Parts: sequence; C-alpha cells; structure tokens
Amino acid sequence: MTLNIGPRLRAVRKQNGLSQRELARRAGVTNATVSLIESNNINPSVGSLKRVLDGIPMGLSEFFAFEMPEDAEQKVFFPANELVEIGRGGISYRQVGVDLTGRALQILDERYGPGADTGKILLRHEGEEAAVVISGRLEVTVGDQVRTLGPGDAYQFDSRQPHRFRNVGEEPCRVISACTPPSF
Amino acid sequence: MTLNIGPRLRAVRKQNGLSQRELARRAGVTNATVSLIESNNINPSVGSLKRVLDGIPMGLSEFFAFEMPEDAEQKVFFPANELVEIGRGGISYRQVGVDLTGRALQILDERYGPGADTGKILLRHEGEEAAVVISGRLEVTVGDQVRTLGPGDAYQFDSRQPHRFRNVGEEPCRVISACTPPSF
DNA sequence: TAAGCGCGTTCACGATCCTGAACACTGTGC
DNA sequence: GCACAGTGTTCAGGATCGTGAACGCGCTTA
Repeated sequence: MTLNIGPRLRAVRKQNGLSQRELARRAGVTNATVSLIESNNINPSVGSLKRVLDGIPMGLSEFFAFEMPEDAEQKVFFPANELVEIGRGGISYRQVGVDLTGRALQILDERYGPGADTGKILLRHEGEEAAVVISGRLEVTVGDQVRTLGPGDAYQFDSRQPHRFRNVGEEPCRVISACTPPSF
Repeated sequence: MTLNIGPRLRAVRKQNGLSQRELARRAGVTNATVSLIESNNINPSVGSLKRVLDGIPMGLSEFFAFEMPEDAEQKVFFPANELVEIGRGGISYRQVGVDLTGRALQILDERYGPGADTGKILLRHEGEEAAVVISGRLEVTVGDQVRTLGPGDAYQFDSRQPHRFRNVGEEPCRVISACTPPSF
C-alpha cells in the first residue's frame, strides 16, 4: 500500500524553493529519504513524513488536503432562504449547506433569543471554532474565562476546551460562526 | 519520531462503534497492527494508516485536522477594535487574531467599498472557504459560476477553484468569511 | 580542460514495521 | 462450574524503512 504522495511532496517542496538536501537538513532527515519518498520508492512512516513537512513547514492535514477530489463538484451558493434551520431552545442555527461530508468547514448564521443559553453543561468536541458577533450581546465562556461580546467582537478557540454561549442582552443576538471540522 | 496519534485513532474507532478486530478486518490489516498503533508502540507508515482509516472510513486530512496545538493556550477573545486590519484597494479585511500558526481557521470581517473587486486574475489556493453576507450586494465568481448574493445569503467552496469577489451595489458590502487552513 | 559545487539517484545495512499466532481477561449462556 | 465468544495485548520473524556514503550529471569558474 504505497500511496502516491511523492509528486505531492515534490510540488510542495518546489513551491517553497527548497532542494532535497536543504529540506532534509531543515527536517533532520537525510536527502536520500526525501528522494525516496518523492519517487514513491518507499512508504514513509507518519513520523518521518511529519518531520519532513516540519521542514517546510506544513501540517499533515494541509498536506493531505489534496486527497479530496473523490466526488465531483459541490454546491457553492446558498440563498438565505435555503439555509438549513437546525435550531432548538431559543437558539436558531441556520447552517450553510445540508450535506457536510467532504467539507472541512461549517458555517452557521446563529440567532440567540433574549436569555437563550447553550446550557450549564459545557460543550466539548474536537476541532476549532471562531465567530464574529453581528448584533446583540453574547456572553462567552471558554475554559475558566468569561467575556461578554458586542457587535464586531470576535472569538476563536480550540473546541476541546469546555465552552458555553448565552445571550445576556435584552434584544436578539446574531453571530456568524465557523467550525472545523463539521461536528454537530 | 513516534507521533501521538494512538489515542486519536482509538477515539475515532470507538466513535464509530468498531472493535480493533472489526476495524482491522474492514481495513485489511491485522488486529495487532491496530493495537500497536493505538498504544503508540509503532510509528505506522502513511500507507498502513491510510488503510486503517479507509476501514472507518475517514480521510487522512480529516484525521490530522486536530494536530495537537503543541504550545499552551491561545488568545480566545478579540474585541472589535483589536481586529487586525489587512485591507487594500477598497477592500478591508479585519482578521480575528494576529498569529495564525497552529490555528485551523481564519475568520475575517470583510468590507467591500462600492465597486471594490479582488481583480480579474482569479484567486486560487488550497483549503476551503465559506461566508455569509451581512449587508450589501456581492458578486461571487467560482469556476464558471457567477452569482450575486444579498444579506443572509452564503457561499462555500473548495478554494482551489478559481474565484473572485466584487461589490456590485451602491452601498458598502459586509461579509463574515472563514477559511481553512489560513492561507493569505 | 579540469576543478568545484549543487542537484537528484542508488546502494548496503542496521532499525523498525507488520504479520500470524498465541496469550490473558471479561461477560454470557447453560 | 464450564465452554465460548468477545475484547485488547504480546511475541518471533520476514518484509520494509531510513541512514550514511557513494555515484552520475549539469552548471559555473578558472
């Protein structure tokens, strides 16, 4: 099971203007390793591929992002009235797109009614999330930090940290948020 | 260089309700291999990890989407006046956060002046991007598709497709966008 | 022409992976 | 109690990886 990652590595390396030896030196491997990988003559271990990519530098996820094309093209445009409503309990999540398989990004147009709250039991999941507050006042709890955000304010954190959202204002609160990967 | 991917594989496998043997059978490897990987006792080759993930199934990119942040905690809250202005040519990109290394997500609060345009030469880069239009009218070109979006409308596409944005309205246009991975 | 330097490739060998088989443990049914 | 089917772990050994060193080629400079 030797994957065809050689050309991919070669392309990435050349894009960054590195020779095999220079990349090998930065990565702490031998130039032979780089050569063998690029020519698909070996099936590198995850660890050694990671070391090589560190020399670029590039993450494994980014490196493998090219293996997506599997299925054909996906929907691109989403009119406001086609956003998928997945709200519950005073909170409305309007999701861009229905089927998120194969997507690396989930965008939500969120509306919190006055007093709406994701609950005392803090949320936790894999991935990363970020958002910008459009209107209203949102109290955001992340780990042991609490902060109230207003229009134009933003947050971003690792979703494995326990978190919670609460509309502490009198009016509805609107937030545009993004998660990666889709986990809902 | 044995990476700490064992727990990650174990978590993914259990999330899908599979035993080591069942996963091994689907993947075409031995249960010993799964066990050894999960306990970090070996540094698997990329090929064998791919085979194992095929049995779930899950892509390598998705699997590596949560490379451990390595360093400690990062900034979480970003007041509106601390967003980093990286605008040019009638377009203002206000970025959430300064240093994006280690982040998997880039959130921008974008403002397009009337007539602002990302240019005739279409953009292309790795990753995926998505956004929701807050106000104004934005003409979005993706591949051979063109569409004008208004408030509440959204888009999402693979950034390797050539793309372009243009404010075709009389008033300023505001968009909240997300990209993964950060590439700017 | 020849020396010098950089490039990518190839080779032999020690280190490591991956397998097939056994092992120990737990829970279920009779 | 015992058999049995399920779980995850451990072990010897052939297959493969990754290294250090050599090789061949093209370019620049003297």
